[in-house]
Amino acid sequence: MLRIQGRVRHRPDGTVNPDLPTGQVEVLAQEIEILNSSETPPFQLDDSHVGEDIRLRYRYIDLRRPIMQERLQLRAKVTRLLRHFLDEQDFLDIETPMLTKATPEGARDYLVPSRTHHGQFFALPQSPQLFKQLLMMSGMERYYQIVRCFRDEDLRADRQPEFTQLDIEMSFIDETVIKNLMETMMRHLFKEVLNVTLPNPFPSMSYDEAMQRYGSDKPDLRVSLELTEVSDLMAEVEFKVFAKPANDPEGRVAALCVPNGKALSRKQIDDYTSFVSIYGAKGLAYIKVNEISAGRKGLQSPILKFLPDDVINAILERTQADSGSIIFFGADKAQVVNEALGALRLKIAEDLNMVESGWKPLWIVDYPMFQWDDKEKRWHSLHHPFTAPNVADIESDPKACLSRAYDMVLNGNEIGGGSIRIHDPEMQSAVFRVLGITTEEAQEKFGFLLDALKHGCPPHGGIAFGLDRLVMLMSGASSIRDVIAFPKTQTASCLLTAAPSPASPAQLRELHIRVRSEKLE
RNA sequence: GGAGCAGUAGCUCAGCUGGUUAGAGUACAGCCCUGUCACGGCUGGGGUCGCGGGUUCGAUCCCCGUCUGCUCCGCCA
Repeated sequence: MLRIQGRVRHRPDGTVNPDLPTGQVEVLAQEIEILNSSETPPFQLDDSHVGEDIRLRYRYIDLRRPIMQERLQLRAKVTRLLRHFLDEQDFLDIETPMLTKATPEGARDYLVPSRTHHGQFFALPQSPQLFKQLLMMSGMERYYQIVRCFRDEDLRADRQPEFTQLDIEMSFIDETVIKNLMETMMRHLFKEVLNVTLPNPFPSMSYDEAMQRYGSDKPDLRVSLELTEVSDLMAEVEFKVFAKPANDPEGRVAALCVPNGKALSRKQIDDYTSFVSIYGAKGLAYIKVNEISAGRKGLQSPILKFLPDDVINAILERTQADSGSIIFFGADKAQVVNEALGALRLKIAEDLNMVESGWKPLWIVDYPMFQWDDKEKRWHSLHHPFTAPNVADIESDPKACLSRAYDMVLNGNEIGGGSIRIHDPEMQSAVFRVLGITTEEAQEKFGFLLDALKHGCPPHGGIAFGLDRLVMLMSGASSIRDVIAFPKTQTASCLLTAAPSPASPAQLRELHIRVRSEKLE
């Protein structure tokens, strides 16, 4: 590291280099000071193919690279604009505790042992959800916070154990008010940061429609491929693989027609078959359309012999297949079909270069309030247990009940999720009952919320955005690790600091903790 | 908890059907050149082939286990 004092001057004739940003000038040094020397760096800064483990081990050097500087600058610009926007709209930035109470529902908590309370633990917040609701009860009508959240679950390219959320809550509002405001905020953000004009308004789609058409509750609208419902056509066919799920109320038979997909090789189709098996699909039937006008003779498929002419014609018509198309089929429980074909849709679009460029935001609404967990034999909240239902009676038919939740989806990523909350203590108790949380348990875990609701709670609702994901998308990074200064690896360790690490016996004694050896587990 | 890919020089990688001296580029060090800017030329040092075990006359290569990184499923209300 050098400090050079001198005179900037034009380069002499013949030494100008137009390929360099500074190729016109040079510095005539008058004084040079060595501020600090450096060891040979572990990797070269101009090498863009360095392994991520090396980059993370020497993150302070990795962050010197221009691409990383730009990403963190973009992140700062995003948070600055979001804060500015919300400040202008009279939102109040309020901090909530990091040391708080464990929650029974939801993700695994990070626990922090209490020194002053023998055998008791704090939890790090999975989100400030309940605190922001309490703030609404306190009359803080508009709240926001850019806040760290913690979830002790396994990591992904877009999931870190600690991540940052833009958390927002408002009183005396309904879905329309907050969704409109959040759209305005996002349009402003994209205009200012990327000079991108997002649609006005954002399209909105029901959860049900999204699952039907895209097999996903976060559809990527840059891909025009859609699933086609064919359950009704398959109810009578002899092919049991199709007929059984077609007649199962929980089942589904759907088709995915890929124009120009006929060129796919046997090997590629086999690869797709094993790809969908990841999601539980037992196979991947297909029909290649060689010549649409030739009827059955123009088709090529192992399952053709099981399907009568009228069914085949109906499939071709409904999927709008043409010569050169390939039609894939999923037949199983609806959940398996949706996940398998939904993922296949994106995979094929990527492989065949069918992803449009640009930005496609949308809202997903009308979520089911509850989902039946067959393993645990109980209802789960699809969103969270503080989400308001859109009906007064949720207990007679939980399955049919929709919630007042809304998710913002951008290019196939869930970037924000929120809802109108429950502000009536009786309704909150009813939700706990459906979820199988006893009165005693509800009182123990959420008593403070139920008590607060009794003291006059305004109708309220809010939303939380995944800031890391948003910045990842805006910067074109493929992992949120690339927009976080010091991220963790997939096993949730920090290669830079070598955290986590064992605690000293003295620390453990102070916390009343004894570590069991792994053999005893 | 599960599936897949990867692990060889500081870094990025190659290494054939298992064969005796494990290579390249780059980086690094020394020397030469001195209007160069991805400089150039010469020379040189640098390896626990992730780790442990097995098969074999012989293992970087095959097998088993294990650790680490990445992608994904489960999980993430």
